[in-house]
Amino acid sequence: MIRVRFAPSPTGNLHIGGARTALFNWLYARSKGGEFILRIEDTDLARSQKEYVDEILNSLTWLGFDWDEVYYQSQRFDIYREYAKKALDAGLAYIERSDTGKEAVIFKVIPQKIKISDLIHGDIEFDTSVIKDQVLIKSDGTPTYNFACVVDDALTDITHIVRGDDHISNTPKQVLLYNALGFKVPEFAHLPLILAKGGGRMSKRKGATAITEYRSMGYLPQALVNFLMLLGWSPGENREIIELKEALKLFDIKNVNKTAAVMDLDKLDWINNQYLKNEDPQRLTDQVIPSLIEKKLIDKDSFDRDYILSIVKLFQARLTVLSEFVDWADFFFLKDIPMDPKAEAKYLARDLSGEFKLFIDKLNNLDKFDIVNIEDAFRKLVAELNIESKALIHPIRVALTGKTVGPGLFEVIYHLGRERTSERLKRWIK
RNA sequence: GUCCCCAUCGUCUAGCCUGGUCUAGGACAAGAGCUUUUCAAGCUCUCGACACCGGUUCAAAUCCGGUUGGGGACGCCA
Repeated sequence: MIRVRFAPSPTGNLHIGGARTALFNWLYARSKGGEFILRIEDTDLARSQKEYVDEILNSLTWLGFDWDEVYYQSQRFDIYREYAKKALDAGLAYIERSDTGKEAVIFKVIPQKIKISDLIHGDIEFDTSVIKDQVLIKSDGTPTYNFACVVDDALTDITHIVRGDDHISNTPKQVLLYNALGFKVPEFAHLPLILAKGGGRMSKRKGATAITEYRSMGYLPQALVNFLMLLGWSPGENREIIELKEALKLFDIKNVNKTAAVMDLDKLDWINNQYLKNEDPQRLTDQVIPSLIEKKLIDKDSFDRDYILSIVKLFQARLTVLSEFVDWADFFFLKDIPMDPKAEAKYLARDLSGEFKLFIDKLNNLDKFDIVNIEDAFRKLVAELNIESKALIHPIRVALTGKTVGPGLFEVIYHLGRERTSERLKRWIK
């Protein structure tokens, strides 16, 4: 049984890099019928926070990952001390006393060659003579990362360690500990790192955006996962859009790249639009309602869900991120629409009172107020006036929406309704 | 500085393991066009890469060595 773990430290939010590591761990385990374990590395009591634990678990769930077990290192200090004592008793470690009288347990590193066979990189060899003796238990009694990590991985029967390339240099230190403590050394798979746009490590300043931020920006979890998946792995056959379920069938850790990848948000945008286009509009409606309420475009207690749904359908294919919706569709919900000054100057500077008046009359005379009839009425009008369609389409759009861009004009008119359409047009009749 | 990892279009990648089918394929971005009522979407086309040097070989993007470049690690952080 394959058992992998994702071991975040709750000293910050789950960000892109962590999510990708979690994704590959999850993919590897679940594609092989194995188990995915979560371990919260909260040994640094001062910096670890409960809110971050919650945030990390929420983000993982939002992305679609489930786990079988959770461990908290802060609850396992006794275990680490026990193993430190074993190392001490076996003469593998020694005690170092600081000036203040505090004691730390230090592991003796014996010079030797360590070879690991990485699932992604192949053989890697290290010479431990360049490694200093390693602290096992700090003078405050807490374990160090490498020590707690090895003890936990061994005791929780982790068979494969899938983590970032930045841990390669920790590997020989850990192998030394596995051997010293009599544990079986697991398999390793070091994933290529995700680099920031301009190159270099990701940081808060350079693209290490929290998953929750992508969520609030309006990215769909499936899109984000799809994007992350393509960073270092390819499903083959030139596939770009692939969901988790299908990736499960195709995933093989041996096909993961060795090369670090640079984040390209343009591609994320494209993928998100692909998912948005195919997403169930009902679900998008549910997601959009809270922000409509928040922006006071609809009233919390009395809104027409079906109407919102129809508007969502109108914008669905043109959205890059869902959060754009409230800005693009505001005119469907507001009484006083914000007017883009440039649009007004360009299309409504000329007096169109006559044209608008005639159009309102035509709309009022329609037996059936639907998109086909609206368009028909409009086409007849421009034919009668002997003008180009666009000479009137653009001004009408600006008058109705306050913007130069948006869905097709006749759909806009239909969804706005006869009343609001003529009302907004009348404002420009002198 | 020491150790380690990596190297195909601007970006993500296919191909590399098992040399010839590669005048190197796809996607994003960019540019052009079609459509047209704007913006998207869609469709068509264009631009664009095997880092460099040497070796092995009849033949190298693919194998080997070096150079250069990029990245990572060297904490009583994780």
